[in-house]
Amino acid sequence: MTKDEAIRTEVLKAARALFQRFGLFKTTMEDIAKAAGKGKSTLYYYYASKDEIFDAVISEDMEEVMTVVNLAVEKANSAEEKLKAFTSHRIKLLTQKAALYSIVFGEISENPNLIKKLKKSYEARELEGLKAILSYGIETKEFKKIEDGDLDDLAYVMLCAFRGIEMGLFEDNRIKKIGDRLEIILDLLANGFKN
Amino acid sequence: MTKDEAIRTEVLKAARALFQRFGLFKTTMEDIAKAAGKGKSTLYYYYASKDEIFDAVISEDMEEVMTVVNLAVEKANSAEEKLKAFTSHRIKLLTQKAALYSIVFGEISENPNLIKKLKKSYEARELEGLKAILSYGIETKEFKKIEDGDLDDLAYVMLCAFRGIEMGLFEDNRIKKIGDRLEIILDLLANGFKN
Amino acid sequence: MTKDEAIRTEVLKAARALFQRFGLFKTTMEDIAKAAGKGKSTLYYYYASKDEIFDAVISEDMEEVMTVVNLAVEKANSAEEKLKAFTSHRIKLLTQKAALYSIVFGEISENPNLIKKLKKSYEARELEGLKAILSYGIETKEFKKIEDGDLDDLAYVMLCAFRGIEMGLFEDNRIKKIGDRLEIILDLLANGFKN
Amino acid sequence: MTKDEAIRTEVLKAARALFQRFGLFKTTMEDIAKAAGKGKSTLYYYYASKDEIFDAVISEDMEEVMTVVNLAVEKANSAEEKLKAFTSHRIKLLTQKAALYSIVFGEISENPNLIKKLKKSYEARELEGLKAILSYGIETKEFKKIEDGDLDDLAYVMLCAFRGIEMGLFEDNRIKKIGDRLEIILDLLANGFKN
DNA sequence: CATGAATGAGTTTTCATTCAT
DNA sequence: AATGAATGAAAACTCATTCAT
Repeated sequence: MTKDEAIRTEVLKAARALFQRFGLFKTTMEDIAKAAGKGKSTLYYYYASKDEIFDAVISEDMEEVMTVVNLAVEKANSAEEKLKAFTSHRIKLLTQKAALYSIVFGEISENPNLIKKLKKSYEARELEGLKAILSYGIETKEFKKIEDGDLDDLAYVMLCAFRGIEMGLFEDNRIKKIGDRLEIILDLLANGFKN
Repeated sequence: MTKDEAIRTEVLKAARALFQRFGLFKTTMEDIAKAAGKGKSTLYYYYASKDEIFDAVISEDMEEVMTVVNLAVEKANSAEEKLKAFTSHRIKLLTQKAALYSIVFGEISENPNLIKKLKKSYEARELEGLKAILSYGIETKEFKKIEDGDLDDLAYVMLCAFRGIEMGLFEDNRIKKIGDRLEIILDLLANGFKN
Repeated sequence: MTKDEAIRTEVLKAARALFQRFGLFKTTMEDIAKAAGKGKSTLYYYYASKDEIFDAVISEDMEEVMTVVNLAVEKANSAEEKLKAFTSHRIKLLTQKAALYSIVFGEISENPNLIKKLKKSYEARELEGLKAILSYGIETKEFKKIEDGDLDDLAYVMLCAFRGIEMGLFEDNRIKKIGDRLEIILDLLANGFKN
Repeated sequence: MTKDEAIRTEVLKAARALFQRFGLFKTTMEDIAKAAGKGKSTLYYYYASKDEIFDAVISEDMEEVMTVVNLAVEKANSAEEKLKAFTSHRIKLLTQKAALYSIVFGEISENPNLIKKLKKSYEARELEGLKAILSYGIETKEFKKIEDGDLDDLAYVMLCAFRGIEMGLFEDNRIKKIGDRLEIILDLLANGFKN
């Protein structure tokens, strides 16, 4: 790693921690600079703007989550296991990389275009993954047959639901409490509530 | 309605529209004042701070949603119908009152205490409603038996999931596309994916 | 004059003095605020930006110069007298309102569009005035006949020349030295046009 | 040419292009460094400051213009021809070396002392040249007799006028339109001086 | 020789809030 | 009861310049 890259990484690390705690708006360049042990203007030597830093933080987290989740999904054998792997790994990772929460989730309705694009592209890739799992499950007859048109919507709805749940888990200290019992909940979702 | 109340209502109406479009941070007191046709400092005659205005907007929306949803739930007969009433009415209302989305959902992790409290209290009431539905369903044997300890968590997880879905629907133009087919999706969730 | 207008005038007055001495770039909002005895942010209550202040200063000066010069030109009887009135009054006024120099003249090649437009419109009006004088002189046979196509160019060249001279007079202390003998010089230049 | 000199020349070339387009203020050291294909701090190895670079650029242009113009003036036979040579060559050259315009002309009222001195010395030499032409014309009886005291002022005024015209020609696309008809215009102006 | 790295001191701008009237 | 006027504090961003290597 070049020195340049090393510093960029340091800056990102500092920024990540702050974004996680305070969000995009309430984190100032000053904050990041101090946390990184650099002068404020030094940040601008490495990144063109605050947005670009946020962008970089998110992108990094995004890639890591995608990689790990995909790997876990591949390893799983049945569709149900894949689905569980998908959700449980996402949660485990996102729990640590809560910065993602702000993009994957709310906060950013009114925000920089740059970031909106990021979100879209991330979402698209996630949807692909999820649809693949569902399709696979339908093929193997594990899952109920779903109309092709509905599959897109279902995947989207599920992704949204997962996000919502993940957000919920970040807040409070429910993470630990629920994190463990996730299995039970996933079972319920898979099998439905009805008797 | 006294004149004082009338003005407070006007201010709230203007603020609501702006919060919905631009969020808490990007909406300035200036914006609100202009939209309300008042002087900026006049706002301070009626509300102590920007936060308090946001607070008031959210509270109003909150109450309305709660009232309407609860009514619909009561009217429904079976637990499944109640659940569907809960979700579908929430979505219908929140679609119009998108300001709520920002508090019920993201954006505000880093935010004013005042608002955090609001969120908590709203959430608590929603949870009660949801748990009541689930309990009712279990009693009537419509729903599977769930451990009492798990019931809390399940309700919470479900609420989060709903929120996530609702957020997703706000974005894009998916609202219409999916809004109609919501039934199908709710069925799936109720019955599970497994064959 | 409303209080608002009074303050706007004060701000402009302070700004004008600074722009004249230090130019657009080297004059800061801080400078203007201090000179006006206001807080820096107060300026933004009255003017949206630094550019807008500069704009206002220039516009005011512009109008005044135009008005006075036009009046003097009208009063003069012969074309030659009109031409002399045009130049000598311009110089006299611009000597006091040197802020104009920066727009009428250089400094602003690379500048805000707002200001470029101002310059263009000012220039256009000046050109009209000058062309009117020349046309009048040609009609009355005072001046040599000039092709219509050339008239535009000649007026433009003359205007440029006047500007150049005006700029030159601002610098140094030549103003006084030359100002008086301006007549002689104008005579010399004018002879070229006379029949 | 030593390597050192070669690089200094490269830097100047890059800087010249930028100063011409964007002026002194809007051209940053960063810009120059990039354009020269060097590191920003490298510039400081060769030049002590931004001002010094600007200084060097102007000086070079200045010398060239002076040399060429003087040569053309010498070659011309009559005073009128000399005057025309003076103006037309200046314009031709300055058209290409527009950087000069910013010093010879406006922009720089508020500027570095270094540069003000440059301007003065350049101006002094130009004035000498112009006065020489005028004196020569008076001697040869081509031009009207002028009081010695007035000669200085006339030369100065003429120089200023030329500058103004030159500035005007740079702007717009008038250069071509007028550049050609310059003869006509010079004739008109010259008639004032001719006996 | 050359420069990557770093920054201090500024710059414009924003905005919630205050207060005299 | 209402607001015009004012602002402090902070924000993002700029840039000429320095310096260790």
